[in-house]
Amino acid sequence: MPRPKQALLSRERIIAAATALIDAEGLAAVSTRRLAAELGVRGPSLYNHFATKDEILDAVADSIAAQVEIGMFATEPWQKALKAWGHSYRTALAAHPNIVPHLAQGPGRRPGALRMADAVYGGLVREGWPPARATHIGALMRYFVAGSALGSFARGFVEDPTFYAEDYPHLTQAHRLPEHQRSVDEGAFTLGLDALIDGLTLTYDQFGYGKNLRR
Amino acid sequence: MPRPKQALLSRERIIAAATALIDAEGLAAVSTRRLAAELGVRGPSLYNHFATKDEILDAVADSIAAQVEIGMFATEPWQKALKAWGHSYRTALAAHPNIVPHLAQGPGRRPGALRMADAVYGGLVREGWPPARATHIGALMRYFVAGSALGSFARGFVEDPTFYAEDYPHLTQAHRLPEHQRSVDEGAFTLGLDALIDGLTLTYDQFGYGKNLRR
DNA sequence: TTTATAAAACTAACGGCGCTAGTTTAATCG
DNA sequence: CGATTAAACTAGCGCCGTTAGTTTTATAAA
Repeated sequence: MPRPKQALLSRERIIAAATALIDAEGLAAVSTRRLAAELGVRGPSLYNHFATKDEILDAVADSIAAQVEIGMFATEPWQKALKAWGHSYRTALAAHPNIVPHLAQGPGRRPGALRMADAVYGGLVREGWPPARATHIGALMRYFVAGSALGSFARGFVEDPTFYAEDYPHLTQAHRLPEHQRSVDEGAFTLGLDALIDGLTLTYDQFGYGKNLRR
Repeated sequence: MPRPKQALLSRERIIAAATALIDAEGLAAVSTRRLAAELGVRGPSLYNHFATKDEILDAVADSIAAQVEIGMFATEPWQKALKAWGHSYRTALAAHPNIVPHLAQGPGRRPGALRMADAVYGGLVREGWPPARATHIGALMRYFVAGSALGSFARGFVEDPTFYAEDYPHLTQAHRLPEHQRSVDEGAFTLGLDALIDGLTLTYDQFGYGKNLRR
């Protein structure tokens, strides 16, 4: 088949199909031939739209980062903004855990990830955090969110109830974690995010970072 | 070459060579042929010692998890233990960031990771944390540590000083992050870990979890 | 309107991949 | 001592990312 009258592919269609395939079968299932087959074409046709397979994964990662809400940093106090952003960020990443290792390599030149970094840093500095600390907070939030989306804690344990008894005396109930996966992972994330913000508030108040703000 | 008088390979030698290769050139550089070449043999010989390439990666991951110190949970107050463990855990993982995505899939049946989970959970419960909360704390700590080791925050930014000016008004200094990589990443991790523990201490005190302990 | 160029699909093929089967020889067990 | 197991090997399967070159269509230039 030579060039068709209506293009079969577009960057958007490729990104959507790659995202679906990554979610359904993991990063390892994404080959150019397989992805092309999902789109009804042959493998090399993808190279008319992306230079490499890695560029496709970059585009998938950025389309996910672009879905994270960041407007709250322009309007809300930093604690409220950080909490809302953290939940939005985690929701976006946890919906696509298989791409997280790729996404966590940093923003690079991807506009979605860069707009997020810009909004977070700008919002924290506006609220009185020293620039170096604002950088640290942006970093540690990415650590926490990426780590929580990377792999479910609860699903990491074996479901065989007899497996732990002998060698791991405190893990006798660990086989029950997978069946409560969502509540364990969300409970852990919420506990951690709240603790982080409480702990940062102690520092913020202790050093009086908020005392020169007009509100 | 048929069976040699002295075996050329062992599980330990393979794990060591795989770790070195992963650290030096990344997960993608590890092919059975390449790894075998580093060991002076041909690819298929590895299958006399491991059933699949994935089992090799599992063994690498567990040898790293086994290096994390966990003795403090038997002797120290939970805050001090959590802080020391967090730093030891991060040190071990950050030395091998390329294997973190594999490691963060959970302990599975790997003894090193399971001993760690057992010690952490047991220590927290002994200090009065309710079992569900102890699980959450183990989980959120893994989130934070794995996320921090997964990808350097500071190295994720482009070094070109003109790149950010136009579109990202708050990131005008971001091009300087990579040159301060270690201090930024360690500063962010320490700030976050301290904040987490401070925040958890508020909860611990508020609910009086420590009030029935004999010390 | 004609002509030139660029775009988007294709086929064929290269070297590398994980892994299996079958072979050879040495070590070990009964 | 004979039988079995272990540890290296070679050959090869089907899949991988990517490149080169082909064909046809859409678009831009003259």
